[in-house]
Amino acid sequence: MRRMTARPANAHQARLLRLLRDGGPNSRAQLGDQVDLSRSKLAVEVDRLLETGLVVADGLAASRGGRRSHNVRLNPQLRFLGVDIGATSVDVAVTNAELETLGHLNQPLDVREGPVAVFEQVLAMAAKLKATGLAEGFDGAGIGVPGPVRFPEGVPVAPPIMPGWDGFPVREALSQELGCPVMVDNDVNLMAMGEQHAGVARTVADFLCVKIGTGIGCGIVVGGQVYRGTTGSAGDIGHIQAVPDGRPCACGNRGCLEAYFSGAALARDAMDAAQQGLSAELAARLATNGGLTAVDVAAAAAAGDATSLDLIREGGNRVGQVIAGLVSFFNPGLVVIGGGVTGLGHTLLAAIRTQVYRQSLPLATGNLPIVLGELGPTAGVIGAARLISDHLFSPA
Amino acid sequence: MRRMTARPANAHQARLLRLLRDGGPNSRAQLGDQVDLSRSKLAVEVDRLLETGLVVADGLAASRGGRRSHNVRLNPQLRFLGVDIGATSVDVAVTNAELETLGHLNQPLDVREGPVAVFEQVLAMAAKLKATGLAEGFDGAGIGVPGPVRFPEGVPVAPPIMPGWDGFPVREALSQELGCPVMVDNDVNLMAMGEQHAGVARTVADFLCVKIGTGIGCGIVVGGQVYRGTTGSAGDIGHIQAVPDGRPCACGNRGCLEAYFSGAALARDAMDAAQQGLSAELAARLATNGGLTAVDVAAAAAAGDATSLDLIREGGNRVGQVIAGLVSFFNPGLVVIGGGVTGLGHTLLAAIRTQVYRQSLPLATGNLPIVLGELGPTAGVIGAARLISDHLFSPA
DNA sequence: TCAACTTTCTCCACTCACAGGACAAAGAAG
DNA sequence: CTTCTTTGTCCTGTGAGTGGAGAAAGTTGA
Repeated sequence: MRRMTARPANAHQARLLRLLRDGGPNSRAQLGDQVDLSRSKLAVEVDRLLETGLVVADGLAASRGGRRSHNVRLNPQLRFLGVDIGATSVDVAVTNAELETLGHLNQPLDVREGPVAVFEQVLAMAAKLKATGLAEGFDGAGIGVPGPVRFPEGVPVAPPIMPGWDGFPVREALSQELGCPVMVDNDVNLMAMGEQHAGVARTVADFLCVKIGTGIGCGIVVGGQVYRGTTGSAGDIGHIQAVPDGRPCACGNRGCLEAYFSGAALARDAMDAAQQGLSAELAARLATNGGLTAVDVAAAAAAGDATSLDLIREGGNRVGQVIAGLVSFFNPGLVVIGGGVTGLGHTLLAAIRTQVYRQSLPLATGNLPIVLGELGPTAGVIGAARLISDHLFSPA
Repeated sequence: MRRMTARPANAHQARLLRLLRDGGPNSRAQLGDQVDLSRSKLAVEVDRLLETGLVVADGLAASRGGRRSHNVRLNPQLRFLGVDIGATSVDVAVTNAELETLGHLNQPLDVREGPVAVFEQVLAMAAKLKATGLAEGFDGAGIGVPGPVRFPEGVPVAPPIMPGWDGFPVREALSQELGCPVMVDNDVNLMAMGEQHAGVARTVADFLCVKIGTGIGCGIVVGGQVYRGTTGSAGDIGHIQAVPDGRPCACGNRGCLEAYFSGAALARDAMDAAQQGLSAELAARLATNGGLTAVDVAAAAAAGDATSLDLIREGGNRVGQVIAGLVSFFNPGLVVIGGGVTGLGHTLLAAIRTQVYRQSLPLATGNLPIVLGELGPTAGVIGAARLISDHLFSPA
């Protein structure tokens, strides 16, 4: 099947494509209400989009008291591939142009095996999704990787947890393999974009999205746009010092936030507690599973295990302390907590909220919601699809 | 004298005005090189600007190998008023449209006396500057206040150190008094804009500007634009927790950065040291002056006083620790240190640098200059002038 | 069933922004 | 004094965009 080659010819068309992406099928009249163009000009641009095939007619809408409108929508055959590579697992999803997830796969993975092995797996997953008939090819792909990225080139730079990826031309390589445009970004930024598109952050211009998984990162959105920093490492809060001269961290420093709370740190602390006989619940799980993860701690906490609850609260306090500082500094309109450890749920959230509301200035916290992400593991892949659609739906 | 009523009629004119502001007199040809318009269109817009009086002819430039160019420049009679209200002093300056300082006054002041008393003083200072013949009136004024501001309305909100100002319609009131457009912003943001316009930050898109005076604040510039946050309190880093359960702070919390280092904290620590006999140098100054300020500590340090040097280093470490966190989070391209305590100079800077370079990730610090502000006390007033000029030099 | 009103969409003529070339003015270099 | 360069102006063609007229397709009420 011939894939999308067309791109919007001007800013108007780009605007229209994004409106159709975010608002679904729409009539010319409805589009006109949102776009500040005369009806005639708008009709011309819509017709041109129809010619390119990016947009197709979508039948008649119900009357609103007059002539029924002819709806248009984004071509329903367009397909985006969203890939969210984590430290220990990978999500791959297929979406349509409205960024609805049509198919989603998750597999365990060790990112340290390097880009070649990982992409082999990712491509196999994409092929599997294609084989189900969801897609005949992809019009674009967004890729999230767990480390800083030089965004314009789509190349990871000095990623601590995946050293083999440093400088690997992810964008170029995958674009070649998939035969479509590719954009690459930090996984945390993609999660923020996902929650912005379809989650809790739909109406907020400036917000923070804290992702707590194997590590900790923070997506920063300023004026509706992801802020990536000068070298692409903005939001790297895992190695902010939480405790002066504290625990040693894998990064070589001491007292980093990640050394105190993250999926990895929590698992280790739980293991210690179990072995020291502090928690029968955890010890039992350790005996049956042969190991402990954040999921075990969540389950134990849900079962009322005091030690697990303490671990979560203590970790939440640490993260909350750092977030409190960021809130004072950044004065966001919303803080989203997401990532693997959201399974820890409201115990974690309560601890974070307590710290932030106690430590930050009233003006910054007065009207500040701190909430869990809404999309769970799909946030990343939806964000990835949004990333590439933002790119494709902008003037060529 | 009739003051400027004209405003640029479109984005092109606004662009041209800003080019003339930032680049001084220019020929049509030179402007054309920067603005991506055809010569004809550009000539039309320049002519229109000449008609409005915002721009005037400025004679012939030297030949560059062909016909000599007719320079144009911003009307040299345009005058902006820059006001930087600090906690304990106020700066008032008059600039031309190119934001060159033509006259500058500084007076002590207690901001807690409230807006009415303060504005009386500010207006008297403005009148004094006018009386010297520098200006017959003002075409616009920028006002900086030491607290958060609801920017669109120009109204301080919940300012901790100037409670009497809460909700006072600064913009409206001063606009009435001065008879010209007025914009109001946080003093720290103005300092950042000043350093951006005429100081060390001229070429950087994303940077932080830490102002250490009576308190501590941080201007945040994203993509060349000041970021103010959701409620206008972005950059309020003085009450980030530097030490868990540390010293009590005036804000009611414990361990705030400001409790450890700021002009006020430094003066108090120096006093303690002098009274405990730890420093003969400081004790002598206390005896002669009857009190100590950051200036005394700076002088003592310059004279080699070990206690003073220690105080500065210790404070620098605290600030540096917080800045290190912000650098990890924000990944700026530059960090500017400014405000009253810049007199502490390189001892302070060295301490800050040590902390940041040690604690932040290499990717974020690798190419990160940390420097003192270049403009000193004029940064604020230049920033204020820039604020109002940005407003006036945008399409009506 | 018909008239009156709404909403949606299309067509057309007119305006204006803008580009780009021709050309004039003014100086430099040989 | 000729040629080349730079700068600025004039003019015309093009295409973007507006706004009105009117057709198409419905709803509503008498």
